Amino acid sequence: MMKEIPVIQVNPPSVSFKAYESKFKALADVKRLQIMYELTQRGNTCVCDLMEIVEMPQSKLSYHLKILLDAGMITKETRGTWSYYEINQDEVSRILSEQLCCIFKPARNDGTDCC
Amino acid sequence: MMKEIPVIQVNPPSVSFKAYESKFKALADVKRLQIMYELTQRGNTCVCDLMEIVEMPQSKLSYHLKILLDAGMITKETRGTWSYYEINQDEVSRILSEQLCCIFKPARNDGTDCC
DNA sequence: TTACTTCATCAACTTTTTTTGATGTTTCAA
DNA sequence: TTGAAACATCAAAAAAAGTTGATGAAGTAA
Repeated sequence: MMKEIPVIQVNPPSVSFKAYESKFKALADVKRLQIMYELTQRGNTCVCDLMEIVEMPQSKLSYHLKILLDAGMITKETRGTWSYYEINQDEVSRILSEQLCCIFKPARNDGTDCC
Repeated sequence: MMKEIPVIQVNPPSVSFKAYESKFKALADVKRLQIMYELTQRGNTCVCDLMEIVEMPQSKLSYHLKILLDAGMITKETRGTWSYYEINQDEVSRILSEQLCCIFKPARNDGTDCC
């Protein structure tokens, strides 16, 4: 059997995949996807509320929030002793398909789903 | 300081995040992103050629190809003793943004980039 | 048949990620 | 002040993922 030898000469990728690796790593965990989903549904949420919602011990939740924060998938705002986290809609849209974005997109006021 | 207590009652997500976890895991590695990129540029490519392109020992490459295959990001076709792998464009489009899809989209015939 | 090529898989090992409970920091209220 | 609440961070342990070299299966060609 003969083998077709490829003759194409490709250029190195113009983007660094390293940056995407950390973003996909952040998304590569059901717990973190759930956190993102809940933040989307509830909007600005503090850690203590999130703890009850996702049923996670505080230090564990903090660990996962940091990973999402460092990857730029969520944002953080401190008010007093409380930390409020929120979805970074822009970043999510930059990475994920419309269809998937939809899962991490705030519900409409009229209660209908966005897709 | 008073704390705002959330009163929203959310429904459980209608999608299982488990399936997305494995897809994002597959994408969460520079080596695998490079493999996907090369497969996009070259189209159908056999393992022995890919080995040279990505400069990886055979067993290591096989390991990473399997992860991408299991996640549905690429497809496989066996001809004789050769295995040819290809990007699964549909799945990539289903997951990634237009902008990112672009990186994993075959170049146009006229040589211009797609974005 | 025999020898060779391609590629998948395996087991042992290394590295990275995640979990856990404890401790530290900051803020606020009594 | 003192005490308590919210949260980040740490170090040790556990779990998961990746690497390596060897072996095995399946096809091909002599």
